[in-house]
Amino acid sequence: MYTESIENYLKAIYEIQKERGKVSTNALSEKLGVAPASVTSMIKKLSEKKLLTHKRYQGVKLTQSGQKIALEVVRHHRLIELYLAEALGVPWDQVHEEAEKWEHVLSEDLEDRMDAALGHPTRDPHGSPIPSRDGTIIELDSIPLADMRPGQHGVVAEVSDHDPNLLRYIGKMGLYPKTRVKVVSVEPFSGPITLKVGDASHVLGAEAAQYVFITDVKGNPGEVI
Amino acid sequence: MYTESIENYLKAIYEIQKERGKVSTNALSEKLGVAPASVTSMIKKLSEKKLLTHKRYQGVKLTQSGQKIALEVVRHHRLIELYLAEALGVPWDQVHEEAEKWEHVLSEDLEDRMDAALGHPTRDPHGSPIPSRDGTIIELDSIPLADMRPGQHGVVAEVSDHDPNLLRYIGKMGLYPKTRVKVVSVEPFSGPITLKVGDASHVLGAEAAQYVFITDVKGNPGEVI
DNA sequence: AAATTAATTTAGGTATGACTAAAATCACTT
DNA sequence: AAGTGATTTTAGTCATACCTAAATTAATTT
Repeated sequence: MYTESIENYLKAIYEIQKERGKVSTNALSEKLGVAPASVTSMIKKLSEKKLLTHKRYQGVKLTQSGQKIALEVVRHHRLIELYLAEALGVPWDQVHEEAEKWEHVLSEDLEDRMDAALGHPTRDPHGSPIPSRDGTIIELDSIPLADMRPGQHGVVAEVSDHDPNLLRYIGKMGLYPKTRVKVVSVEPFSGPITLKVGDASHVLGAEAAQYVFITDVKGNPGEVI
Repeated sequence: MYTESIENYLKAIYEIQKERGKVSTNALSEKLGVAPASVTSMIKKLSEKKLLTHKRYQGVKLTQSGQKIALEVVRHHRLIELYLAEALGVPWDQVHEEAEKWEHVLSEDLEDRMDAALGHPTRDPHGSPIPSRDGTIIELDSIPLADMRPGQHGVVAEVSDHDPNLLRYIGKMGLYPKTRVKVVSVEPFSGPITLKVGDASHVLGAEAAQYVFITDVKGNPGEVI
């Protein structure tokens, strides 16, 4: 078994790799809230353990075994998030923080029990895919709500869970995964977006719209006014 | 918040205090699986934090605040044990090990949610009392099954959870908390005990009988044959 | 091509919580 | 009262994972 710290590094690397492609020392430092120098020495250790490859000044890349462990941690994290939401009614803006602690102490046996209790789910409360036990993960292809044009509609696929305030804000207008949305108008200069969620109309700030991902986008794209 | 290590020491001290009265360095060393010297230095630290008092070569005693924390950890532990058994169907011989890890990462919020989901329970799966949030704990007074005489009957109050094998053994004859038992005969020289559990008859080894505690003991005590 | 700035690494330290080996103290026995 | 053995403490180390400050390398500007 690996230390909690190692698990956190691997997960962070996996997530940065997915979001931005390249994984730099600084990016890790920021994501993990530790000094860059600390990242460098941990990278050295993980590299010795063959969990990642590292080219000096060039960033890191997970090896097969590194990715396998990262995905196990991600699976734990997301299963726990869903379990907490479903079984214990924890609001979706709080599940992430709890899961950050639980993910490191979940045994395989309990993972299986939670998985079964939830009916082998594929998405966590924010819409992120839950990797299967063998490390398969199916990403929906989606675009940020911020990139949609007036007249287009689609379905919420995923919402970033990095900020509880954002989640509460988004939750207030019902933008949960699987919800249908239609873009009514978009203000220019990255202005707010007006949209329809069911019968209700909402105005969403441009920054928040960066963090809501929409799939199944259809409709004639109109002009940004 | 205190470290996991500190929480473990406080819980161990609490438990030894309850079982044997005096809490020696060696007893702690053995219970925690660390060297006696390590215990000595941790005692020094806990003493500085006013979580316990220590007389050199004489053992330790929890202070009020030390006991409060110990009982919080015990509450976490036992609530989790019960939750795992009830909500996820974890067998009673496995809940202890899982709870050892979970107890340190349970937030107060989740504690409340589990507590509510379980209907504010008072006993864990082994029959041990779950301290209330304010640190009240109600111990049943009970005697070891090993001390019962033929003809006596009573109700299983509690079973020691220190050994999964013991729990499986005891579980096989249905000696769960709240089960009625009647002692049929007792062999001399700490020999096996024959008992009735419901309609079934079982023979229990003397050592195991040390770890099963019976309450509400009644009936004419006969001779040990 | 040199200079500036940003990113990364090296060097040297710290706190935690373990360890071993040796010394001190206590509790008994004779 | 002295000696023996068990218990406890002291002293000195070690690994993990973090830190700051300084040095190095890379990338960008002039």
